[in-house]
Amino acid sequence: MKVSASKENHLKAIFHLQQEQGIVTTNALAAALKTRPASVTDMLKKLKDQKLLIYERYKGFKLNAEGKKAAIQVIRKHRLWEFFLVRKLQFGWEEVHEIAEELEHISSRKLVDRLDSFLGFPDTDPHGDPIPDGQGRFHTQRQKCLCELPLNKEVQVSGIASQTTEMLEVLQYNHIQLGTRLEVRKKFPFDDSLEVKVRNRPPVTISAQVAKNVLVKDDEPFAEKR
Amino acid sequence: MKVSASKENHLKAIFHLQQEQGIVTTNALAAALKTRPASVTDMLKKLKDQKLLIYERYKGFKLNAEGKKAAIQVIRKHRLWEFFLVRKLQFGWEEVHEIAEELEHISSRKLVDRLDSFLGFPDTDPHGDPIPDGQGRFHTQRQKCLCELPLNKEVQVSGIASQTTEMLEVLQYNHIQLGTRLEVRKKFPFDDSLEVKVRNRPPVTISAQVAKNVLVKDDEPFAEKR
DNA sequence: ATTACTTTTTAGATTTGTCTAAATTATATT
DNA sequence: AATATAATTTAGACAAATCTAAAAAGTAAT
Ligand SMILES: [Mn+2]
Ligand SMILES: [Mn+2]
Ligand SMILES: [Mn+2]
Ligand SMILES: [Mn+2]
Repeated sequence: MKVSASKENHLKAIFHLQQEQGIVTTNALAAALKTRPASVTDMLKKLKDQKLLIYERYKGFKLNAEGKKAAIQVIRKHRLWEFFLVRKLQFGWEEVHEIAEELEHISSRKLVDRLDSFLGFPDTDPHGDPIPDGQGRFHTQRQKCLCELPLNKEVQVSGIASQTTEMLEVLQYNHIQLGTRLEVRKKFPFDDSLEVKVRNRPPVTISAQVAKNVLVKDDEPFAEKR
Repeated sequence: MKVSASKENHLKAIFHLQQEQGIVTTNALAAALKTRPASVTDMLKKLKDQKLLIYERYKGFKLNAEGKKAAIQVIRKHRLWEFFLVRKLQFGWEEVHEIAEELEHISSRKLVDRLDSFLGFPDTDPHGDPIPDGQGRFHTQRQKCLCELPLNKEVQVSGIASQTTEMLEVLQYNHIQLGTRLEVRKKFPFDDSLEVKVRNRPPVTISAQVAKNVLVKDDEPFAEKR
């Protein structure tokens, strides 16, 4: 049974939504996919027929084991392509999502596995999200946001939660990017802004809003594997 | 105006057909695309509406300048991806066509150009076909088939016209592959078979049928550009 | 010029994925 | 419990791409 691009998009979105809530609702999915609730209902019937999810009308739905497996494969493809685009083709991390949204639907399994190998089996995509391996396993995200970090502990930036051009601008200005090593020196309770010391640079101050979107990890997220 | 994957496939097939005949027929296109004549007629109307081809009913058709440009971009994508698959992901040249048939429909122009650059601006795909550059220019095929080659001139294999598994088997057996340097030592007029000397190997004999499908060039078709 | 054959087009259906508007079911409020 | 509101589903429509079967146009042969 074939899974079309649209079905793959649905599976992926359902998977992400059910990470947070256990059960997914029609409206939430429609919003996530920028489609209409009626369209979602239509698709749900098809996915149910293909035995990829558990669904009873008016009662919400969630992926079954089979559906989860399929969703993870799409996510794997998406993130591997993003990694490829940034690492090999010199794209910026803010411009790869859209392209990967197309590339993730190329069907050859062999292609994905070869790509994975070519890239050196990376485990984190350019946004800091984990890349599932060939069996669908991936390390659970142990990223924290900058705002919930203890003082004076050096960490490495491993992801950016929301990457708008404006956000990027601030980070660029403060010399913060993926892989940057830094530590939090001070917290200002008044506005929750932080003094951040980037290694080899003078300290800078960033707002709570920005801090909330900077994700960090203890160990290297982006080790070169050439 | 968007050009769907199916439209791109049609454009590409028309382009190839009109290389040989100036004008293309409905049946020929249907055969090339493994679709039905009625479906071709349907698509022709759409392509005409999008001003990509010249078409009068019952009178055949051909691409206009606009259509040719679009077709060449698809061919460019197809061949660049094939090159990528063989060179970077270690695929065999006989298995890349199908995958490239999907990859060629990824729309980002920037992606194609970056890929081109990443690959070192190759000008020949793994089957010996020329890869159009960013402006749609490509060297006209100056490949010859082995059978029309002068004696004792060393050349390099630059393409295989028809690559079936059976054909591959013969070539593999005789240590002939893309890039192999060889020369024709003798021609047997009786059956037009050839004695071929592959560099650093004892001479072998190949049939006229095989020779007809081995394309060669004088200069390096596959120079490493790292 | 008729007739016979081939090629191409039209007419009408089908599948997939989407939509709007209306109906239904669930949930919340009095 | 009755009613209002929100969420979800159904009904019916549409666009894209394909198909089969039948009609129309072109070509060739007597
Ligand atoms: Mn997608
Ligand atoms: Mn990502
Ligand atoms: Mn294709
Ligand atoms: Mn090729």
